[in-house]
Formats: sequence, structure tokens, C-alpha cells
Amino acid sequence: MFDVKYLRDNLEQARERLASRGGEIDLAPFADLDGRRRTLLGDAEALKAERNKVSALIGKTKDKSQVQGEIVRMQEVSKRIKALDEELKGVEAELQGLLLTLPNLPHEDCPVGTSEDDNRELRSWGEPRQFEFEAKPHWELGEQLGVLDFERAGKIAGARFSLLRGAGARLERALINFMLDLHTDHHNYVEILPPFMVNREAMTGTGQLPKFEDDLFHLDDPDFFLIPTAEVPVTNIHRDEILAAVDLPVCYTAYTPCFRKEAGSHGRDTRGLIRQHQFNKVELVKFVVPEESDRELEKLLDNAEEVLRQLQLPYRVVDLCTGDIGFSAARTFDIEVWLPGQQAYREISSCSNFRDFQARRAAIRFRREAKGKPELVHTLNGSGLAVGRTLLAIFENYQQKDGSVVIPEVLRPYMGGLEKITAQG
RNA sequence: GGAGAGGUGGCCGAGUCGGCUGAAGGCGCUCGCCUGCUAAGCGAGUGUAUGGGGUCAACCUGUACCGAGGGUUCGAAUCCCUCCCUCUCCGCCA
Repeated sequence: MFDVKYLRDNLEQARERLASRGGEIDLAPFADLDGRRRTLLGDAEALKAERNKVSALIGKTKDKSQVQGEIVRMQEVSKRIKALDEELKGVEAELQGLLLTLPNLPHEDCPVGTSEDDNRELRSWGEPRQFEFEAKPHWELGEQLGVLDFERAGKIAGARFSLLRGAGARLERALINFMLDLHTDHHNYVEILPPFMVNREAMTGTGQLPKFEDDLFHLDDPDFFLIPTAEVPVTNIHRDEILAAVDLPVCYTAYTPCFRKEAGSHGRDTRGLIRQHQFNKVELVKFVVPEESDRELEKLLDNAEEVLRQLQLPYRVVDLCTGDIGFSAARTFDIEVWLPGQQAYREISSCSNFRDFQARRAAIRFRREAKGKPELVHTLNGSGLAVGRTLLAIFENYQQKDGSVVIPEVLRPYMGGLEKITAQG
């Protein structure tokens, strides 16, 4: 969310920077609402000041008959205050509604562009393996090995669900544990196991609401949402809190399942594990002082890349352009893993700096000194990594001619020493 | 699900019959003093948001906030209603 004062004083600049995301945003209603709000507030507060003063006087007067006239007058004043407050409430709700639907300002270093075609490849790691046979897509491998079952998942739940079995299920679990161990033991993140359902306030805090309710799975009674990413519950851990600068950066990692309706992606990635209504993810979340957020994003990105390096999976890093970054993000780097079955790099992690956008929505602040004024933290997060996509990347990159899949070295301890997944009965 | 208790400032904890209570007291914290270490002691200060003024920083001033939202009243932390959350006991349950 925007700083109202910034917007008030830099309306034109804000309009231009937002326009770089593609699509004009009309900020004129803001100026109008903000002006009306301040006028109403001033009027209402002047009346309240008078009422407070007179009420104190009435309170001190023993003989109420002496102040009967004032009491009557204050009855009128109170009526007017009530009317003004009501109008003010309407204006503020409208203003808030507008502010909550404005996306974040892109970072100054974010490449300007209109679509993913303008994203900038920063680097790549690892050489895509040359196959002496035709590489199969993971869904064929998984089904032939008897460890991946889309048909039965469809029977149980529906499209875009999957079911892992035997060594497949164990591999998913191994990946979760491997990632969590890496981030907690070597990258200094604190492990969190948060609620998988959250309330509206939490969803609003990180930016999913009010704009993207259609993408979320919702429970009517009680009014809960299934989390689309651990970012939501984990970032909201410190909602309405003031942290101490000495405790920053606060770094959390969390495994959670993620639930997404994928409402706008009919027909895309309909086969395989790429796009599911439910998938597992290990997330990295940081709360940092503003001046460190760029650097912390680089570190977070590197922490996520490390997972792929240890798994020996080729990948590249892409700097998303202004037209491709998400609603709440100021800067985003995607990590894309090489998929031989598709002969393409596909997103496996998205690492973003939200600056103070989420912090303002969720009131997450810090103090530099014990007596200092509270300031907004910067929040960051990134996948470290999407587990299902990592599993499918292993299937495709580690497949053998006979259809078996070799287990990456670092995962074998998590697989009870298993070195290769072969067809299961 | 049933019965009961409760939600006050960073924490603990007072708030009588509604009226100088933004909120006693204690702890913690900050600054200063003192004690040649540590501890103790003394003094002062110590919420957030927002509007206005300002040499726009330290400052002055208005308003709001005692779980949330309504209501009663000239005036509510204090009375009434609704909701949320926490705790205890019973029931149920992984």
C-alpha cells in the first residue's frame, strides 16, 4: 500500500511509475477523496474539541440547572459530529478501498517492459544434459514407475490434483526435509510451521485481498482462506508489531502446502505437476531494515539457488520487468529450472522485495533505537523451492533410458539410501 | 458443543456510584547523578495513529485509540447489545 503523504505530494510521479507496469491507473479519485477526508476530519475534530471542553465544564458544575443550556447545545453538536463522522467513514472506506487496489511501485532498477518477453536473463548455472535417447516428460515417467497417479487423484478430488505413491511420495518428503535442513542449518533461517488457513486481515496484509479473492480457495464458515503460499501466514506473524532493529533481519523458512484456484489459467499446463490446485512449497521470508533490502534479496535468491546447485539441476535467473512483476512486489527475480521433457526453463522459485508495501498494509515496523520513531520494515520472500516442481525436475533431468530415475546424491540419506527409483508393483 | 472466568500501555497490574485517567502502582527500558568493580541507590523521561501549525528536525497543538463493532449519554476503559480471542472444567475428537 502507498504512503498517503507520498501520494499526495508526488501524484504525477506515482502515476508514471505505476504506468510502467502496463495499464493506466487513474489517481484523480485519490486527490479528491484525500481532500474531502481532510476537510471532514478537521470539521469533526473541531466540534469534538469543543464538546470535550464543554463536557468537562458540565462535569465540574454541581448544579446542572446552570448548564442546562450548554447540555442542550451539546446535544446538537453531538448530532452534527455523528453526521460528520458517518460521512468521514464513508470517504475513508472509499479511500482505503482505492489504496488497497493500487499495486506497488516498481524498484528503480527493475527493467522496464510490458511482458515476460522483456524480462532479463541474469545468469545461468549448469549445463542441460544431453540425452542419448528421447527425454520423457515427468508425467509419463511417474506413471510408468507407478509413483505418480493423476487419474485417481482426479477421481478423489478433480482436475489439477495429483497423488504420489511409494518412492514418489518419499521423494517429495525428502525434498521438503532437505530444503528445510539446508535453510535452517546453513542459511540461518528459523523454521516455522504456520496455520494453512488464514483470515481476511492476513490476506489483506500481504496483498492477496481485496483484489485477488477469485484466485483463493475460501471457506464460508468460518470465513477462512486456504493459503496460496506460506508468505501469507509467515509475513503476518509480525503484523501490528514493532520489532527492534537489533533483531533484524528476521529470517523464517516454512514448509506448507499451497492452494490456488488457478482461475485464469485454463488450458495452460494441463498435464503434469506444473500447475496444481494443491502443491508443496518451502518458503523463505525476511523482515529487514529498508537500506538492506536489496542486498537481502540477493542473499535470499542465492539461498534458493543453492538448493538447485546441490541437486545439480541446471537453472537460470531472470530479472522480471515492470510489466511482469506481481501486484505487491517492487522487484522480483525468478529462478527457472531446466526441464528436458519440455526443452524449456520453467519457474521454480520467485524471489521478491516488497519494500514497505506489505509492511504498511500489515503495520510491521521496527525501531532503530529504544526511543526512536517506529519505521516500516521491508519484507522479502521467495520460494526455496516449489517442491512439486523440484520433484518433476528431478524426474526429467535424472531419467534413464530404461525409464528409471536416479536419486540425486544429497537426497539419498533422506531416501533411506535409495539410489534409483525403478518401476514399483 | 455445554458451564464459568477474562481481554487495560513493552510486561505485570489498579481503575470505586460514568466526569482533568492516556490512564495509579510496579517491572522493564533510556538519559543523568552517585558508588573506584558487580549489585544496590537517587533524579528525570518513557505508547501509537492521524489532522493543523512550525526555522518542517528536536517542537507546539487538536482528535482518536483500554479486544473489535454498534448503542445510551452533555460526557464511557467504566452502563447496554453483537462479534472475536484467551483461560478453566465437562463432553467430543486426530
